[in-house]
Amino acid sequence: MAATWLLKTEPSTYSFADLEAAGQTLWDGVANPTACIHLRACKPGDQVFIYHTGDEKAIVGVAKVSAAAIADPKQPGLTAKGEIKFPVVKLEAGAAAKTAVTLAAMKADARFAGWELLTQARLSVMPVPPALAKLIRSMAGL
DNA sequence: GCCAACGTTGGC
DNA sequence: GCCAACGTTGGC
Repeated sequence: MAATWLLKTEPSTYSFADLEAAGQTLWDGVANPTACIHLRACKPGDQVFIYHTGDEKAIVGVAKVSAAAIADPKQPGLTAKGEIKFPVVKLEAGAAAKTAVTLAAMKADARFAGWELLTQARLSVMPVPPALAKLIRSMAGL
């Protein structure tokens, strides 16, 4: 079964609109070890929510993983355990949310309680539990 | 290998 | 602009 992930991005650096314009992208720049663990687990066909940090603080659209993690060509290398040190995945643009799902809305909804997005500061890649993925899609009008 | 100092992220 | 959270670095 396809998993769902949430990827954070600072829209002034790379926004969902940039992804839509390009059609696809190599999602790079993830260095945080926990985030890298999640990124390595991404499989082709997995769904991805794109979350904008900064002023927006909202899930603004979806994308699909089109290729599993490979090493960042700009900084190749393996960890001591033989894993890709800085994984990057290829994404295909999906639909923009009809209604952005804001951080405030998710914080206000008890069903999101305990999710990493709300509890773990600075984590830029995280899994979305299936129930929340469904809920977010419905809130976003997707 | 500890841990204090420092840097970065990201919400407020 | 501030600061809490948390990762990283470097001296020992």
